Amino acid sequence: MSDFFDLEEPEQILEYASRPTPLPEPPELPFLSDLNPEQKQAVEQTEGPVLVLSGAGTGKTRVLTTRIAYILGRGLATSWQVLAVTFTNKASREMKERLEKMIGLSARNVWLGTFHAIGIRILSRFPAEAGLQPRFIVLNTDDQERLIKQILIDNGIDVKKYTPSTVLDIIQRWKDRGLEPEAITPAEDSGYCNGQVKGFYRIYQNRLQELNAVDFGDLLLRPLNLFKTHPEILGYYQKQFRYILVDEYQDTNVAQYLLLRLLAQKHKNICCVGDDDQSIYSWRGAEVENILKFQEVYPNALIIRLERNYRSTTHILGAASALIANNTSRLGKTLKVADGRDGSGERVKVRGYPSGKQEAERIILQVEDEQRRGTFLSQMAVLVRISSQTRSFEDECIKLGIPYKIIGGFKFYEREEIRDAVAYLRLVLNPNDDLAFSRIINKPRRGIGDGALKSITIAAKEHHISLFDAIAWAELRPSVRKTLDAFIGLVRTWQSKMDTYETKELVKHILEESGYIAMWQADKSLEAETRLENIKELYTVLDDFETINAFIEYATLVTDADEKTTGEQLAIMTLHASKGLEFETVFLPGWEDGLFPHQKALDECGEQGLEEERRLAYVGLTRAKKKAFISFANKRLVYGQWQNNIPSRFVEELPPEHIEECIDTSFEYGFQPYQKNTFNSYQQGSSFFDQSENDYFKSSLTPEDSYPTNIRASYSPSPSSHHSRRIGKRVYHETFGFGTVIREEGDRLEVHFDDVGLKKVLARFLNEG
DNA sequence: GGGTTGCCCGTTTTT
DNA sequence: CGGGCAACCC
Repeated sequence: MSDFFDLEEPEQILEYASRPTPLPEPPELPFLSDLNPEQKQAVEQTEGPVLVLSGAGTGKTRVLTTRIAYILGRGLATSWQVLAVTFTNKASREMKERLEKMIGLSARNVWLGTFHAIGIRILSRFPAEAGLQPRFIVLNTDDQERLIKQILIDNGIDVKKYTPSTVLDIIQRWKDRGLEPEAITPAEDSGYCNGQVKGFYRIYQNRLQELNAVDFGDLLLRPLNLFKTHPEILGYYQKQFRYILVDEYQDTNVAQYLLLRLLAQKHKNICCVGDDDQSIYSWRGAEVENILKFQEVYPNALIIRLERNYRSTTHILGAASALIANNTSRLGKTLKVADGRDGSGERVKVRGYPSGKQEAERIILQVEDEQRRGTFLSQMAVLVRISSQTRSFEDECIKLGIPYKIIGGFKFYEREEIRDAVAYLRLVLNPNDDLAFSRIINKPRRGIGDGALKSITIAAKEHHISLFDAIAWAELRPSVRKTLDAFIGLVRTWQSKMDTYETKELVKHILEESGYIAMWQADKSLEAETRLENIKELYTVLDDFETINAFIEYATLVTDADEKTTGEQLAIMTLHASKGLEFETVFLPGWEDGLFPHQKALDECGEQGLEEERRLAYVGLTRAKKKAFISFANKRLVYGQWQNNIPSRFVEELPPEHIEECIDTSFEYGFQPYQKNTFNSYQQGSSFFDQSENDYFKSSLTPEDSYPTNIRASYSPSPSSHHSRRIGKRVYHETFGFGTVIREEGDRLEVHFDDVGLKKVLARFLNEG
């Protein structure tokens, strides 16, 4: 029996040294005075299970952080006895920062992190008991897919017909529900690939075990099993966590629910904060039921509703509330403008446009207008349903020279070059990391093809050793052997430098000596240039890490490299990515049936799918503090083909008293006449299609304090726009003046302007200077 | 082993 | 329309 119970956690020792003396009675705790009665109750009701139903903009993060501060301030627990779980790294970082501001450094001892980070922490403490070796690997999505693909191919599956990502998805959904391969019933496994997925799941788990690896799902499943097989370890944590707090409870999956339930069993002081109306992640395993059934699971749970909204105006709240009221499966809340706030404001603008292109044009013009009226660009956002929609807005921004930022999309740590660099590091740290090995063995090209790799794999299987060690045993052509021996030598050299070199220096050496840098340098494409820049960026990031291990763990778990909110940029992102954010002005384009609600959601999930889409609309609308623009287009280019759409059914669900529309009644669509009853005739008899764009918008959208009417005409196309090499050229731009071309990406150029600095512009708006 | 062409398919995405 | 990938050719 291990003696871990006697071990004091390091933070525990620290804690006693810095433990604050319990503060006097509540009124004197400074941070409580700013709370409204419900928030205060949510903070002070520390004992027993509490569910805080927290509507959009009602101050839930504040409640969570204050609650922790309160618990610690009253001396109800010491900081390491508090567990606070969030969903994203971003959320946990924010919470940590806010908490530190409130209570100082002891905030660092709170168990605050994402479910997965907590999972790693537990598994790292008891690896053997959890069936792992110390320093196990956490796979990223990429590794997982390659593993699954190999398994499918080995089993003679046509990976075109049954894609690895779908199989992986099914397995992950099982893991989300806390199900191991044994627990999958044949009925549940009949949906795909002739009921063979369960088998693949088992093989996959065995492969992970062999590799001493876990995937994201295992970071929850393994702790669950650990607690099942080692009740004493469960008891240890149950005892430790006197208070448990959970953020975004509506997003928890079954595995997370089970984990929480186990951990909370002893003290039962669990406080979950969430909003069922903002549950938008069912497609990746989130279980709204968790929040809906809270009271059944924790019988004497207290439910507190936070309904005072500190974010939006009356009209925005009215529109959002009416919309979400169409959902049937919800606990029900009514958001109201918080007391003492100015609830007035403009109605939600609803706009119809002839085409998706014009919609984008008008919205970006409106952005410019709002900007001139004093709204900061960083306080505006375009929220789209699917990521491909971002493209047209991006183009318009480039056209008008508006700085923008696509949020989401390709994340730093998901980029090929960063993953490659991480793979090199993993291999140096642990040459037996077969996945890292196979990722980079021929990157840069070393002449190691399928043939060589196959014979190494065979040797590895035969001797039960890793690929790296199997090189010595494999049958290889002399030239290949020579290359590989040299490679082994390199890895050994890097390993010998591990202790003496700084992490950053080591990585530099590895990437240079391996020829990886040279590989991209040899590639003359613009893309390669970006990749090299990213590698430089990686060096900078590495300064923050003391050990390689710490870095690798971070790079695996943190997929959203700190979204730097640098400077004045318009945010463009999907509705999903917007959750938790807020802006003065929000644009919600593409409200068309089929796109939003998305056809696939309707087809695959029926009424439930529709309700989730509606929640998504609700999330989008409630991001807005002052102004919201909803729009739809009659036709848009989808996959290179024109598609006709009718306005989203969500548009009809918006109450007339909260919106201001600019759509004609005789809006027609193909053969189906579209009659919108709530719309008052704006220009009787004329068709939406027939109307010329300018007439149509003059009275509504075109800014009164007129901007040059035809912005695009004020630019003159450059005769030199077809030259391929433009970097370094002096250019002239109508608005920005003279500048020098820094980078080019197709016809988009990054130009450093003498007066206004870096901007992205389209080549055709430049003249040679 | 590496480069090229031509076909297929196409929500949302965190850890 | 455009990215990813597999078959195909050198």
